[in-house]
Amino acid sequence: MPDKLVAEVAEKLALFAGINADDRNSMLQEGRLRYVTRGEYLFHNGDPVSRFYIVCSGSMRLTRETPDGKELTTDITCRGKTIGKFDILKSFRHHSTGACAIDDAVVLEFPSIWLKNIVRNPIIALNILSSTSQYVHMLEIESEQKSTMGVAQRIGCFLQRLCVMYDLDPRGFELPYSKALIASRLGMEPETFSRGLATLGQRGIKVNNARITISDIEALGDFVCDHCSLAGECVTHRKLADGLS
Amino acid sequence: MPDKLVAEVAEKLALFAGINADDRNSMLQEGRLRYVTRGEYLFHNGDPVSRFYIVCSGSMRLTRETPDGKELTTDITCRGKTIGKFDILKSFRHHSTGACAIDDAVVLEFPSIWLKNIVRNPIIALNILSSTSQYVHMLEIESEQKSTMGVAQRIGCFLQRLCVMYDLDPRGFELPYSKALIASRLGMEPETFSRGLATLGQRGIKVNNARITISDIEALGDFVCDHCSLAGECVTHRKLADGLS
DNA sequence: CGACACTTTGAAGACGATCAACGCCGGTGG
DNA sequence: CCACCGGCGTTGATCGTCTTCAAAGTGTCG
Repeated sequence: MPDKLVAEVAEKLALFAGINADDRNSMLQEGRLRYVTRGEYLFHNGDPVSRFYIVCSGSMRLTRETPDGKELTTDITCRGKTIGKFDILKSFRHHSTGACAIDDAVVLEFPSIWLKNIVRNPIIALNILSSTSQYVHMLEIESEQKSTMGVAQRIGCFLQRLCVMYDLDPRGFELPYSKALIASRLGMEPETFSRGLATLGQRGIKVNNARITISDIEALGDFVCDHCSLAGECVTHRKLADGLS
Repeated sequence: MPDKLVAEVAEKLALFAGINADDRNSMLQEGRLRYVTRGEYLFHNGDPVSRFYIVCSGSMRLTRETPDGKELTTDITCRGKTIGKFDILKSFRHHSTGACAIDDAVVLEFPSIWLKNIVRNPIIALNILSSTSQYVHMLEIESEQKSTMGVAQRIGCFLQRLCVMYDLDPRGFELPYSKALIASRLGMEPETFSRGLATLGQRGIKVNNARITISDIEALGDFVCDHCSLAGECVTHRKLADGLS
C-alpha cells in the first residue's frame, strides 16, 4: 500500500519530470515513509535543517512565528510538492519556517544531503529551477497584490487559483481547508476573510458556507491573478474558462 | 575599459562562484555590452523573453504595470546581479516584469539560450539555486512584513538591509536612490514613506534629508529583518553590529 | 446534552491612501 | 541675471479599509 502510494506520487512529481522510472526508483530507495497526524510538526521554525520531504498525501502548513508569538502561514503544500528545498539549498543551518500537518499526512523523508546529491543531475536541477521560478513569480504577484488590491479581490484571485491548482469544478466546489487557515495563508484576519467572502456575490463568485460557485467568467474581469499581467497568457483564467464551458 | 569592467564584475559574480577563470571567460565570450541611459527600458512587462542580462554598473528597476496603469517596482538590481533568469527558466514566452534604468547603466547581454546552456553545468545550477533560495526567503519575509508590520518598521528593516547589502557605514550614509523609488520598492506611497522616515528618530535611526544614521544597535530590537526569525543567525544584524563597533 | 472549535457579526479604533498645497532645488530660456 | 518651470519632498486634512475586541451563532464529537 505505501509502495503503491509512493510510486503513484513519484510518477507525477515535478521534481522527477524527464527522469526514467529506474533512476527515479533508485533515488527513492533512500526515502523513508513518515506518518504525521493532524497538528503534528515535522519541524519547527528555527530547528536545524536535516531533512528533505516529499508530501505523498495530506497537506502541510509552512509556518513562521513572529517575535510577538503569532504563527503565520507562509504556504500550504499538498501531495506532490516538496518541503525544505530552499532551506537546504540556501545552506543555512536552521529552518526559516516550520512545517505542521493540516490533516493526517504521509511524507517521504530524505537526509538533506540526498537533495544536494541529486541536484547534480542537470535534469533535476532544471526541474527545481523551473518550479522555483514559478514560485518566485507567484510570490512577487501576491506581494504586489497585498499593496494594490483590497481583501475581496485577493480572496477572489486565491479562489480561482485554488480551483485550477486542485482541479476543482468552478461551478461548485468545497473549500479544501478551514477558512481560518486560508485567511492566515492570505495574511489577513479570519473576520476580514469572512467579510470579504460575503461581498464576492456581487462579482460573480457565490459563497454558501464552504461551497464556492464561480459561475460568471465575465464578471471576473477585475480579478487579476498570477499570470494576468502577461498579455493574454493567463493560464489560470484559460483553464477556468475551459472548466465552465 | 569595458573589458576591464566586465572582468571585474565577473570575478565577483555569484553566478560564477567556483568556476575557474578560463571557463568563465569562454562563457562570457558570447556576451555583448549594452549601454542604457537613465529611464531607458531594457524590455517592458509583457515583451517576448529573448535575453539574459548581467548588470555591470548602474542600477535597474524591475517594474510591473497594474491593470489600471500604475507602475510598481518589484525589485532593484545593482552591479553583479542578473536580470531575466526567472522568466527564462520558467519557460514563459513573455516577461513578467519590465526592466528600466535608474541611472546610466552598463549591462552584459546574452541570448536566453545561453543561460539554458550554462545551467547544465552543475556548479552554475547550484549557484543559481542557492541565490534563488535566498531571494525566495527574502520575498517571503517581506510579504509577511507587509501583513504584520507598520510602515515605520518596514522602512527600518529596509534601511538595515540596504546598509549591509551595499556595504555602507551605518553611522552615516546617503540613500542610494530617490525616496520615491524606495517607497515604490516598499509598496507604499511617497507621502507614507516620508512620514514613516520622520518617526524613525525615536527608534535609533536618525534621518536628515537623504542622510541616514543608525547609531544605536540596541534600539533596533523591534526591527526584525530577513534572517531574524532564525534563532541567533541574523546576518544583517551581526554585520550591522560589526559596522558600529 | 454540553464542551469546544470554528465562523459570523457588530462597533470601535488605527493606519495608510488620497487629495491638495507648499517649499525646495536645478535647469531652461529670455 | 532673473523668471519660470518641473521634479521631488514634505505637510495637513480627510476618507476608506483592515484590525481589534467583544459577543453571539453554528457545527461536531464525546
